[in-house]
Amino acid sequence: MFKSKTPKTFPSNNATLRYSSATSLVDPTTHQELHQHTFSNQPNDISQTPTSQFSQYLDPRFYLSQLLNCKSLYQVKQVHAQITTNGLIKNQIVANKLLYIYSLHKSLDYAYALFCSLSGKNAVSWSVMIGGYAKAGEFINSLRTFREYLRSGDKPDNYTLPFLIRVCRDTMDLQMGRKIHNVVYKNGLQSDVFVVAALVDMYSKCKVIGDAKQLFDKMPKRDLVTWTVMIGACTECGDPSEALVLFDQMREEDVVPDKVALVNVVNACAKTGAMHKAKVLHEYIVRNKFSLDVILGTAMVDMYAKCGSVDVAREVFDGLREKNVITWSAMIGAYGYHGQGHEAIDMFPMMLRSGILPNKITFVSLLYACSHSGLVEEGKRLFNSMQNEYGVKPDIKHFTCMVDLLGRAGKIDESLELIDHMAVEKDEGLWGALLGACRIHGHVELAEKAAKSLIELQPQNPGHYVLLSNIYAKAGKWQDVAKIRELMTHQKLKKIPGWTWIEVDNKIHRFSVGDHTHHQSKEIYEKLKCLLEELEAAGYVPDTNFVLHDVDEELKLGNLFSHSEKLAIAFGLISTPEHSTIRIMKNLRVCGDCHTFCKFVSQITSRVIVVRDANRFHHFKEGACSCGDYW
DNA sequence: CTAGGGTTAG
Repeated sequence: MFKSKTPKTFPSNNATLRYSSATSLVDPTTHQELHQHTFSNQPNDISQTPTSQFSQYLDPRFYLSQLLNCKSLYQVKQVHAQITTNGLIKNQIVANKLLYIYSLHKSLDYAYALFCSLSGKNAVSWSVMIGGYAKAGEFINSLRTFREYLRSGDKPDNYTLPFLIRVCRDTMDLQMGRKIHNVVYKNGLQSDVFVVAALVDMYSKCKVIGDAKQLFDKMPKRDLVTWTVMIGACTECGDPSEALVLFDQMREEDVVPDKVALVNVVNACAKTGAMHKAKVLHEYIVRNKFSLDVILGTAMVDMYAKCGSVDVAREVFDGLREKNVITWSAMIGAYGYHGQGHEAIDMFPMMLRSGILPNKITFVSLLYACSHSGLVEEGKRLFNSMQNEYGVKPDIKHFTCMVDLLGRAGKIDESLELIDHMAVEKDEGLWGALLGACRIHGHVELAEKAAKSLIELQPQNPGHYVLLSNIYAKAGKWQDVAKIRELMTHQKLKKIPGWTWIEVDNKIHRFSVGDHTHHQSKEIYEKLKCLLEELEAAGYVPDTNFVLHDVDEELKLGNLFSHSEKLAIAFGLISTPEHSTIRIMKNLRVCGDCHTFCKFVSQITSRVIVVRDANRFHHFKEGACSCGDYW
């Protein structure tokens, strides 16, 4: 029999072990009896049997591999039974492995029962238990077990702490996360790559990038995963450009990226919308012979679409060997926000034919595509079929798409009816969609109601006040306008700054309203001035009626001339080759006046202009926009 | 014998 200390060498088969006749030795992978006979019937034969035939049943290594091969809980329990009968449960390595395998099969109850029965628990046993609970989402049990662990007199280590940090991340419990961070310091683990990676990830999910970056910067040596979580954290917290910078720094330190790292970088690139960077990244991936698996491939499809080229996205999509529901949804979504509604809904039957079933996000993408292309009947049909034919229950997002779709088409009554009858909680997105419809079709009273609901839901969001004030302004209710403004100043609500950026010669040029910081500022304003004269000659009228934008700054009439979009386009015109496409990006929604402006520019300059705003893409060509002119 | 990072909407 084994001592509780793990022996370095395994006992030989002439140890005085007896096999019980009750033990059935079944190979869990094949369910085949390994031997027809039971050993206890022939105890005297053991010494005469060749060593190799029996040693495996006494060898812990045999059970370790048996456990790894288990395909079901049933099989695990069978091996467990063998281990118990053979007395190998006293072997800590075997016992811990068993514990671990139970947790892998999400059988935390069995794991815990085994855990309790173990006479000799070591740090690994505790870690496996704490981690098992954490991964299964049983956070309270995980924490409880950790406390018991501390009470048993042991110190938290670089195995247990990442699990706890994971609990904090998954529950978004920043307070607890900070406490554990303190424990990390007390135990001198602030440079452990596992601990730091977990902490950075936790902070980023809680949107406190500063703490994450500080921790990261102080590390003496960072490994690939630490870099990867930091890159992901930047993207998550709204600074994808920084994520791309980190990627370059990482490579400068000779850390070689793997697929997971690249997925994070591709995501960052998608967020920045920088087409040139996207191409360079793609080349890097091809040159280094990374195969495009479903995840990386999907990320790539998404990246090209969000960087402005739905066609290249489709090429990548077509080239993927494996596509899952996420890949298809990404492609459908891409067509949707590029205003190609028909292409989007055409993908749906193709997806079904390839044997992929839609999920709720697929339907969000489909309905979204319909609403942005005015495909009312198609949208209705899809909405009705999602529950009936595919068993996907509509949630608030789907209702919002429908309200948007119906509202844009002028069917406000139908929208309202849908809202009245929906059985899910209403959120700001829904009121926003209704408001959008009111804005297009001039329903002042309803718009007022929707805006008030918005403010009620999110009193801290300045955008809602601006909207309401604009509604009043349009209706000539100037006293109400003043009241809202006063309310805003009183509550010291911060305005959301709007900006537009454009990539020229691999460099990002950023503009805000009335911006004079660009080194070619003078030329830009001159160009804009000439342009406006030409545009006005062609019939463009600066649209002071469409003052319903999200940004307070840009409301001021005097600033209409120098909206960030216009500055970026003027710069694009003077700094890019004739006839080339101008791509600009805006962090908020492009306003109605700039929308009209773009149409005219595309007409008189024969340029294609692609605008990515917070919501979607607008492709301006020969005086028209792909968005169906929903302004 | 245990540990961290990956795809669609928002």
